[in-house]
Amino acid sequence: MASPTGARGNGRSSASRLTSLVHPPSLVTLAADAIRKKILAGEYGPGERLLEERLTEELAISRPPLREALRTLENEGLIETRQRRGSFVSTLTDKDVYEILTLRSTLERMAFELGIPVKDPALLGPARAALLDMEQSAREEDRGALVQAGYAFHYALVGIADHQRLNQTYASVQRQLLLCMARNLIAREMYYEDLENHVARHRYLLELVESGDREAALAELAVHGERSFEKAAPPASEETG
Amino acid sequence: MASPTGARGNGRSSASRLTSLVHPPSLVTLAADAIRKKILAGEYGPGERLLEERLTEELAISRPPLREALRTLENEGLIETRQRRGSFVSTLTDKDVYEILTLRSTLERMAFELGIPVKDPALLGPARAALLDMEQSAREEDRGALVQAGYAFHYALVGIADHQRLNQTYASVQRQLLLCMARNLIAREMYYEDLENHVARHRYLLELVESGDREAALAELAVHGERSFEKAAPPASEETG
DNA sequence: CTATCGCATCTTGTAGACAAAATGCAAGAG
DNA sequence: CTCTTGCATTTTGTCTACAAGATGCGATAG
Repeated sequence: MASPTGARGNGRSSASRLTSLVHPPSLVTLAADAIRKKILAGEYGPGERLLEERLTEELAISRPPLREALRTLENEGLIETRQRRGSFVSTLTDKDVYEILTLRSTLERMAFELGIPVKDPALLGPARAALLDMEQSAREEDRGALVQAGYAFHYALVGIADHQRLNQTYASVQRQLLLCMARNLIAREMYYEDLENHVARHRYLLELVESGDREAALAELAVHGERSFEKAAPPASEETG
Repeated sequence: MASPTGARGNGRSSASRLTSLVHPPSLVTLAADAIRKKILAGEYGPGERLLEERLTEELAISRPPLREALRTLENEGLIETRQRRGSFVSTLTDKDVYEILTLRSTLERMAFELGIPVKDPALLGPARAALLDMEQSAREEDRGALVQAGYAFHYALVGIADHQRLNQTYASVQRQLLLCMARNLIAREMYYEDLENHVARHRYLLELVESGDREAALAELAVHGERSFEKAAPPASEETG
């Protein structure tokens, strides 16, 4: 710490969006990003206990910033913290998956209802960029990258509403959806679908959005997410832990 | 601080919902509740800087739990934290109000779409109880209590969907709406509306929900919240800070 | 008189240490 | 042999202290 070599600033690799343009990201942000990544990568299994001491030595930070990071992840729904018991990676039940999928669908519809017709053409930029990523991933037959680009595409689509809280809520839901996928809790038929067809559906959706036909876009969105839904268990009034 | 007079266990007065049945609430929870209450009560004004040291002496706790509480409030949208600058009470722009109201509307519609017809009659209990509270408040002409009961009623209505994430998100939005009200950012005509009429509208809405007629309930919900909306500025593509 | 630079103060970010509570195991009684 | 009870260990909750960065004021030069 005494060395002025800036050992603090090691983690400028995947720093958060805009925070790090001038500021070195705080250890809290760094820790939250790192733990979130590990959870979504499946490195920490469902229900696994997250020992603070272990995490501190893994991340080479001390407990206060770690605890703040855990508090953030708790609010994101990725971990659950029980009094005097510690933090655990969230275990998702069928009902949780149902909740995540229904909430996602509602938020996407909301974005379309508020954002179509698109007021500022610049709002479409991210979606177009994400679609390009999808097309390239499809050409390279990189299914992992395709899935990732698909998520970015959906997030960008929600962005057309120019609605910060919607964006934030949607991002949170999407993270939990990634948690589902890490657990193989969702039928990932997209993985085995024809890649070109997959991209084509997204391209068509974007074209409808661009056309300004709100109802048509909403209709396509409904069938767009349908396959994910039919695999998800309906409420069933049970909480299969 | 050196005095062992048990200054630790003072705040067992208004502990959180279920946490405190056996567990003494953590200082983090206590601090978050206390600060949230003060913010919503208007004690801390918009944009006001929240000095950690000052808060620690006000709440008689030390900085680590306070910082965790602030992190929670940040995720709730009640405060904003800037790197190395500290925490500030959120300043709501017209666009923020628009976002809060539209999101609230969407979430309520979602609750109706998923929750009507009501599957388990017990889910209606809280709404009925809240309506009774509203009726009593109206009889006593206690407008403050009526408003509060109205919020509880809406929250209970959302509860019919039996959707944890929806409940949680809605609660967060509702808190921000309370922040709007504390700032007089929303036309509170409900305050000056005929009390009986106000309660009657809510009673009618609940009756429609109970009847199982989803479309009718949704239609009534649309006009129910309409008055709040017409006062809220449309996006206007400006961010009046 | 005004603008700019430098310093002092304040505030946040982080670290390490102590106390309290929960868990698991072991020992003893039934 | 099984259940209960007590203790030791582990882990969380909290506190105090130190370091780094930001803000505001004052002094100085133009």
